[in-house]
Order: sequence, then C-alpha cells, then structure tokens
Amino acid sequence: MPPTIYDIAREAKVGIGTVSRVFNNHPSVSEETRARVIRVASRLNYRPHPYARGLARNRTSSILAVIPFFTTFFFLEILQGVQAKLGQLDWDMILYGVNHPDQVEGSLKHNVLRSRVDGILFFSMPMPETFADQYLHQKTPVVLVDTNHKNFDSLSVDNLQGACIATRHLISLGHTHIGMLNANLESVPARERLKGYRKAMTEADLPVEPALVKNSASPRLDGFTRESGYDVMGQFIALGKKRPTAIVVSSDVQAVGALAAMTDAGLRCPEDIALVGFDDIELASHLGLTTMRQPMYEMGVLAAEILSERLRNPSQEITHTMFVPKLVVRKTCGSAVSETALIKENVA
Amino acid sequence: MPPTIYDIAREAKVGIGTVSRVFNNHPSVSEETRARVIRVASRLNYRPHPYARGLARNRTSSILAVIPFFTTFFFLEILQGVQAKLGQLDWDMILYGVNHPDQVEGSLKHNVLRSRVDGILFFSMPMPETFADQYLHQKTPVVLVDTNHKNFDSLSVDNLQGACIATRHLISLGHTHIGMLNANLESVPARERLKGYRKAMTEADLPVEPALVKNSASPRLDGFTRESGYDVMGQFIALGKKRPTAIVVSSDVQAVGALAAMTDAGLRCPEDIALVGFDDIELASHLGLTTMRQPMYEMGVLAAEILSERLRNPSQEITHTMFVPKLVVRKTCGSAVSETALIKENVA
DNA sequence: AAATTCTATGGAAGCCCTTCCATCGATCAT
DNA sequence: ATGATCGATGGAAGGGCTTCCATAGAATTT
Repeated sequence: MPPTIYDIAREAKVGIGTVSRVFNNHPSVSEETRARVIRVASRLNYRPHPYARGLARNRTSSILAVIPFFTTFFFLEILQGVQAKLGQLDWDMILYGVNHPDQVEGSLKHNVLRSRVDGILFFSMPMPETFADQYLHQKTPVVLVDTNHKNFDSLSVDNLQGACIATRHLISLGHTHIGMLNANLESVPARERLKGYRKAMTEADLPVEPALVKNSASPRLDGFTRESGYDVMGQFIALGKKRPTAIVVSSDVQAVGALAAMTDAGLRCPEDIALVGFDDIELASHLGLTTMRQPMYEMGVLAAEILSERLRNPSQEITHTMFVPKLVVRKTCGSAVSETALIKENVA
Repeated sequence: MPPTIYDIAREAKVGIGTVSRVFNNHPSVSEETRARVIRVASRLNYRPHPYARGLARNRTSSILAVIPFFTTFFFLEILQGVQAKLGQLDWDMILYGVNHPDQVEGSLKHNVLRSRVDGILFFSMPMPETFADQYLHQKTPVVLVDTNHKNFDSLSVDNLQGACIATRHLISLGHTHIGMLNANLESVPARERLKGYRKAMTEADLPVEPALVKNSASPRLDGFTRESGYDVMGQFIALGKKRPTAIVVSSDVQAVGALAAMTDAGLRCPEDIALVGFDDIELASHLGLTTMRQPMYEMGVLAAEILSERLRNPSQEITHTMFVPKLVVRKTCGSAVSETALIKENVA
C-alpha cells in the first residue's frame, strides 16, 4: 500500500492539513515544517493520489484529446506540442481515437462522455452539434484544432493564404500556365485553397482558366486521397499540349497520387509539370515534394495553452487563431536542391 | 452539478447501495428495481464519477501507454488496436510520449510515476532497470511491445523469421547474388535480421559473401534512417559489376534512402537492383516497396488483452509472444504489379 | 407453527484528498 | 497590561463512489 497523507502527517508530527498545504504550495506553512514534511514524504516515496485529489478539488487534472485515426497522422506532431505544455501543467492526456468518420458521434457518445476531464482537445473533425450543445451546457471547455465551431476556441491553418503562397512560388519561378488540382469542393479547406490560388493568379494578372482548375468529386475523405490525386492528374495529362506547366495540389497525399500518374504517363516532375503540395506530411520530405508546412508542434502547444487559459477564466472571449503555413522548397518545383542535399535534410 | 448516486437513490426510492449494485451488475437486485433505477438514471443523465469509483475500488480503470515520439510512427496503428480493446473494457488510455531517447528515464521519473494507473504499455524502448524494479516492486503490470525484459510480458516481432522470408522471396524470384543492407549491429533487431538472411541463404545453398553484407555504423537511431540507407547503398553501388542483383534492407526507412541513392546513380529498381524492406510503414505503399509487414493492429489488441489478463491474475506465468511478419509484394522486386493496381490498393 | 434459509435492500464506513473553521501563541498597538 | 491582529496549525466535513454488515420479509423446511 502506498503511503497516504495520514502516514506523512504522523511521521512528520503535523496535521494532515499541513501536509496538504505543503503539497499545494500554500504560503502559510513555516519553512521548518515545510522542509520536514517534504523530507518525510520523499523518504516514504509519497505521491498524492490523483483521484482523491480530483474528487476533493472537483477537477481531474486531465484532458481528453479526440483525434481521427482515419486520416493522415499529421496530428501526432501536434500531440507532441500538446504534451509538452501539459507536462508543465502536470496534466494527463487521455487519448481517444475515432476510427471512422461515421463513428464520430457514436463513439463519442459511448466513450467521451464517460470520462470526466477538465477539458477537451478536438482534432480535425467537424464537431457534431449534439456534442457542441452537450459540452456548452455542462461547461466543459473545448478547443478545436484544424476544425471550427463558432462557440469554441479554435486553431486552424490559413488555407487561403497558404495556397496563395504556394501559387506565388510557382509564379515566381516563371510559370504562367498554372493549374490547381483540388479535393472535393464540399470541403471548406478545399474551397479556401481554391480562393488562395485564384487570389495569387489575379494579383499576378494571370488568367484563371477553368480548364486548369480541376477537383475531385470523391466523397471519400473529401477527396484528400492518393487515388483522387491520381485520377485528377490523369485529366490534366489528358489535356496533352494544353496541360499546365505547374500545378498547385491541395494536399500532399493527392500529390503522391499525382506523381504516380505522371510516372505512369512517362512524365517527369518538375521538368514536365512542377507540383506544390500542402501539409508537409512525413512522406513529403522523402519524395522531395515542395509543399506548404503547418507549424504543427507550435499549434499543439498553443492549443494546450488556450485550453488552460479558458479553464482559468471560462468567461473570456472566444478566440479563433489562424496559422499561416510556410513554404518548404524541395525538388518538385525545379529548384536547385540535389537529391543528396535532400537526403541530408533530416540529419541536422 | 451532475447528479450523484444519492440523487438517483432518492428519485428511484431506493438506497444508494442498490443504485451502486445496479451500475455494477451485481446479481442480487430484483428486475423491477433494476429497471426503475436505470430509468431514473438515464432520465437524469447520470454517469458514475470515475474518480470516486477509482478511489473506492482502488483501481483507476485507466492504463498508461508510453510511446517514443522520436521514432517512426508505426505504433499509431498499434494504438488503434489497443484502444479497440480498451474500449470494450471501459478503460481509458493515458498517452505519454517520450521525445528523445536520452530523456526516457528523466521523463518517466517526472511524469509516469505521478499518474496512478492500473497498468502500463511500454513501446519500442528498452525499459530502464530502475523502472523495471520500481514497477515490479509496486506490482504495476507492464506489457512491453516491440521490446523485451525478462520480468515482463512482451510482444515482439520475429525479426529472424521475417528476414528469412524476405530473403526467400528474392531467392524464389531467381536471384542468387543477394545482398543485405543492414542497420547498426549494435541493435538487436538488426542482428536478428542478419541471422534470418544468413539462414535463408544457407538453406538455399547460396554463399553468404561478406562483400555483400553491409551495415550502417551510425549511432543515430541505430542506423535505422534514410541517410544510413543512402550511404550504405552507395557502397553497394560502388561495387560496380560485382554488385548484388537484389538486396534485403533492414527497414523501409533505409530502403527509401537506398532508392534515392539508386536514382542518383541512374539505377532503376527493380531492373538493376531489387529491394525488399521491412516494417511496411505508410510510405512503403506509396513507393510500391515490397516489404515485411507486422500485424500492428493485432499486436495492439493482444497487448491490451495480455495486460487485462495480468490484472485479473497477477501471478500467471510471464509470456513472450512473437509475431511473424508477412510478406507484402509490391513493385521493388519486379513482380507484375502495375502502378495503377498499386494506386488502387488502398481503395478497398 | 416455528425455525431456518434466502433474496433484496438500506446505509455506515472507508477510499485519500482539499478546504474551511477553530484555535493557539506570538506580535503589535494602545 | 490589555485587546486586537496575525501566522501557523489541527482536524472535521465533504467530495461520490463501493462494500460489507445488518435486517426485513418471503420462501422453505421441520
């Protein structure tokens, strides 16, 4: 049996209240007493029982991270950031992964409501209204990452701006015949990225040719898949000589498919068609894909910070923070990065 | 304020003991009473407070998963399996990621010992002896995944067998001049995989030529890196005409580097050199890499099962389970899989 | 009919903390 | 010296549950 606060109190010849005060850094404990208690506690290897604490304080010191297991694993890096912050705050992170988009509601119902937590981080999935109501009502703070809801703090990426930067990069390399390979326009990010592309083109006085703007119609993951990239790239290739010299692709996963389509058609990247991706998934560095990188670790840290802020002050104004992705130049736009340099990239 | 067991008892006109019994499926509650309690509870949206429960039962209904954030993310799939099982058992999973190999001990000390959990899943890292002692002493069950310790249950992959299967595959395709590109032999898996390669070669009466067995000397991640794959492949290529026609590579990450080295040298895979990888990381399917796949989801499920078994019966014999990886045939060994078929692979 | 067993139930005690109120001695102002 | 104030401390109450003991009544046995 691990020692309890009573054991410490007895051994240190103080009351339990004093021991508790020591462990909660309460000011009104004399230095001698504090030192004595700490000495005894560390001798007995005492650690406050988190559940007893939680019960008495009416908070759990743990938060729940709800992540999609079904999309790319880009949020793992975010989790690192989240955890870095949680560690400072002495919070635990309970992880709950949703396996399938359709299950969101069902599995939340069963699992998420069960565990009482101080707050929730909700990743990359639209939050079902029933849950929004639920959490709002029971006043559980929720921070959304990579998704949105007007009633909750959120962190997301400026897709418009990102696509704009990507397009400008291609323009700066001298391309004028630039296409956009998009995901399903049902998806908000896809629409935003399209706007960014349009904006950059217009700014540069380049025409936005409808024939060069293609998107997936696939409902699966809103078209953010390798297959959809492969298919849509096929349409571009079918344009023959009228095909674009460069394409802004709405995600790295699609870019992988697009590259495969090019290989199949005997086309070379970037010589025949240059590509810029979006996301900077792990794959991208391996393939030398030029892409837009989201500051994921930082987003994780900030997400945890915002959550802790809101716990401290529940009535503060709701914030929606936008991160602007950064251009990571590799090979698929024809810049002068050698394969060797690419390989070295991850060494540092 | 959420309702408590007292609210339910009052409303349902029973004692708190009865309510508790209902929620713990205790047999001696009459059907009418049980029904009435459940009705009231669901009307008031009652859920037992997990911390109060934990305190009273002296267990937490949560386990801790300690994973390395610094290696490849292959264990995410394992986590899916783990969670599938935990869900059935109504357990929570607290995630703790270690950011750097050197930090294992330090961060465990600070974070892991703090949270009381019923059990621990420890992934892919050698367990420091101090912790082994600690957990053994406080009788916290630990299950190791992808790592080993004689005093704890463990789940791992049969590296010898896997490498053997990979090598046999190359032999069956007619190769006789087969090399092995290995990681740092400091690493146990690397040594096992070498043994497997040797075994398959010997079985087939092929000579194991020292010149065709090369390994990384890099200490970083024991040479399981893209860079080391690139470098060692360079040595193979430098052999000129005496180079192998096929190579068993000790990990997919290294295979990616090896492929890059081949491209740089103007060699084609599989025409000039065929490759088999190991691990089946996400990348592998995108690159069409033939590789050895570990049944990760299943390992996760089993890990959780073993942990729950041990909780039920702490004195049972310690088990060490080996999984044999499966060969996934793609393109890098020259089998007749078209790029298109490859792309379709993930659709189903 | 009495004695025994069984089933269903109520609720006190206990799990380990935090927090608040009460107390005590010391310090300070008058 | 006296009353007021203050810092340090002890410990009861309370947080929401489980579990065990006690008990009432029904069912069974003698």
